[in-house]
Amino acid sequence: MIIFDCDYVAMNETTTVRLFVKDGDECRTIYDDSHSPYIYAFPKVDDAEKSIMDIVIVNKESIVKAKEIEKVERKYGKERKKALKIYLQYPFHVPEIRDEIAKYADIFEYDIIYTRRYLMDKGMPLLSPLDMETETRDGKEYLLSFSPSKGKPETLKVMSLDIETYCEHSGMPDPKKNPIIMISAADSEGSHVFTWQECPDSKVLKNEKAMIQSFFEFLDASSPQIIVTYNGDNFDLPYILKRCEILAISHRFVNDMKIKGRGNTNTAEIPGMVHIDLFPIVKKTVNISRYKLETVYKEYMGKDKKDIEGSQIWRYWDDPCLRGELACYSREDAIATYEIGEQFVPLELEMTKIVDQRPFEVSRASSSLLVEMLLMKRCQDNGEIIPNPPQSSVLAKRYGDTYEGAYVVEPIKGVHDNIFYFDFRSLYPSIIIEHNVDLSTLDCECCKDNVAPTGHCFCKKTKGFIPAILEELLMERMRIKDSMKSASGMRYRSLYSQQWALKILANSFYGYLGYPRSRWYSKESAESITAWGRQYINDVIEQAKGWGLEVVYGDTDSLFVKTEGKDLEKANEFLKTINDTLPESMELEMEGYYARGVFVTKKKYALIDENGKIITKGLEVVRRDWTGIAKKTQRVVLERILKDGDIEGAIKYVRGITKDIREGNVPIEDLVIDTQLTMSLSQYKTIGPHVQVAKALKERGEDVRVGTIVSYLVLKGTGRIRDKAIPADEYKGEQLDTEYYVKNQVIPAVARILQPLGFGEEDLDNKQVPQSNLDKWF
DNA sequence: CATTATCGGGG
DNA sequence: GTGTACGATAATG
Repeated sequence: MIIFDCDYVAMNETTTVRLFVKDGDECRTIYDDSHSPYIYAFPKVDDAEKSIMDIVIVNKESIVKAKEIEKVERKYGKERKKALKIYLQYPFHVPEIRDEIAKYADIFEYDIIYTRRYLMDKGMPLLSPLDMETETRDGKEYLLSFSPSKGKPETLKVMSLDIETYCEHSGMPDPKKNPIIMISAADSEGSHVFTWQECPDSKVLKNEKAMIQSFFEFLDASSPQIIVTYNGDNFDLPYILKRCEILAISHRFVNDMKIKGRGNTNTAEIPGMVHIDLFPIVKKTVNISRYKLETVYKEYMGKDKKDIEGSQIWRYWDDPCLRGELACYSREDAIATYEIGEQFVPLELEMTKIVDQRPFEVSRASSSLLVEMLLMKRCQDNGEIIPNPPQSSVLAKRYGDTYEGAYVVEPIKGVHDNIFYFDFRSLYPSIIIEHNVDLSTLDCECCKDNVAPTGHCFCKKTKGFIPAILEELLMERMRIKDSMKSASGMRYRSLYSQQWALKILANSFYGYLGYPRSRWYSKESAESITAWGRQYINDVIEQAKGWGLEVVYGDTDSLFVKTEGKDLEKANEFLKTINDTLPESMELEMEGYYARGVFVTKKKYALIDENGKIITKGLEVVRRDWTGIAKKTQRVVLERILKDGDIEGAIKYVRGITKDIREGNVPIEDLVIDTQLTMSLSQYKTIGPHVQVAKALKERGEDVRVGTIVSYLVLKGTGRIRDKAIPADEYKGEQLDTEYYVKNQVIPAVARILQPLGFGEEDLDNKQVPQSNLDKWF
């Protein structure tokens, strides 16, 4: 059997952990009340212990919070000190008493989420086969002991989930008013659509309530351990919850669902079921133009699916002839979500096994937090106190810390052909290990032969905490890569995910050292790593020159070089030679070949591969609150540059568009600006154009509320933009503020690409005389 | 200049 | 819930 999740209940003076286990085809809950919350206190005044007793044993209301105070010795840094380990009844007692205790003692481990605390302390492995000994008390199964099992690994059942809602107005649907009209689900067996109006290829129920209940029955029968969604944290799950409240539907899926956070930072959690929202995972893992479900399915998976614009869904539902298409779209959403899950869930589960924390948390954690989960566990295993996170004053200071980054080469601005992209990422882990970079080794008195270009030295006498862990991770990765050579099928895929997870984790240590919220923050270490990195990379650059390769751009973890024609052979030879000269643990990798690229400034570039696929970095492309003409012009400019290598053509195109705007040759819908209201009208301190227009709409009797998308146009006139803005649907052919559209929309959208290349407003605006040396073209 | 507000994903 | 976002950009004041 395996544990795939856990939570806890605090009642009857005991904190009881619930372990959700899968045992063959059966899932059940095993309880454990053998562990209590606690914090550590290092006394700093004489009567500390007595004072603490007063706080925790009997507070003002004579409520007993502490179960026991144990005297222990713990390592903190290089010291070994006496500490009080204060066991408490419930996790929420910790924030209640910690500030009081802090007056008499230095407190530690006071902010560790209880389930994390439990898993670390018990050394409880998640998702690994276990044998468990249990006993039954009060009809519940309680854990006595567990041990690793040689049994077969369990496979978790995954189901995807997606809803469609009815919403006639602009903006997003409101669960208080707009019903769910379809629920789709997909798993390894197939896909299902639930709905409540006559519709082909669907299970048709009599109303919304019956539909949701029918879906829940299906969910119970199918009983997946993992639910995957696309943005389910912020949309589908909270929406289902709200509808169930309104429709008085009771089911464990919604009764126990917890929505945490607010706005677009929600998480939606269901006890005993692992909800994995794929949207944040895809966003942090792959670089694509946008992260809409359709885009991910196309650009990452290489597959097409039907798309219906959100604002049109209600029309498809109202029209019996179109309803089947809507069901098809909904089904495809669920299938796409499931298939994207097939790509990413295995990675998350491997990461779960490495850090031994809940998959729900692991799947939502940044890479820095994953590193921290691992370090906390290892720290504890070493018998050391876990360092506290920075307090807000320290944090503010750290956010202000700047250190010389890792820029290696400023980009050679402009368009370049035949670009090979080399990746240095594995260099940083190697530097950390090689130079023993760690807080515990920083600036010793003895090792003056291991000095970074920053002047900081790192002691080589004993292996540092972080280098030791990193070395283990990299060795494990090598072992797995080795096993992959003789593996195939499922086994190969599993190994692949394992080594991928290890790679992500290993590559995150450098970032973690410079991450302001880090418990093991070390600016000196981080800047020493980049400084050493620059040495190695500069050396590579020098060698590249010797090969006749031009380095177009280099940043923290990447290097772009240009060849004559597509000289793959030369690039590979170069790579091999470099890797022969680098220390064994360091490796330069070739990540890709691009037919053409445009480099604008550091961190801003765009590349096109041989299939015409464009990749951009730092050149944010499309935003809803840009006009259509600005988006379109930017897209065409990028295409002209990358597909045709034609900057002059791109500039001519922009000048043409500015002319079209002035002459009224741009369709009005391309000039409409859509902006969403995020507050009620009275709350605005500064009145932007969309707020002004929203007020006018309200005067007119329109339903204006939070979430409404206001569409407006800017008319000719003087003064602030808001004074010239009118609702788009009131436009009757008046003169538009063409200067606004040229100067505030189109030119800024392309200037972020063209300005750094030396083309200013005067080159891009047809009313002005080109100033650049390209004026001969006009 | 500083401050305030919006974008993303989802329908 | 022993915790919570962020980085970039545009308009107003």
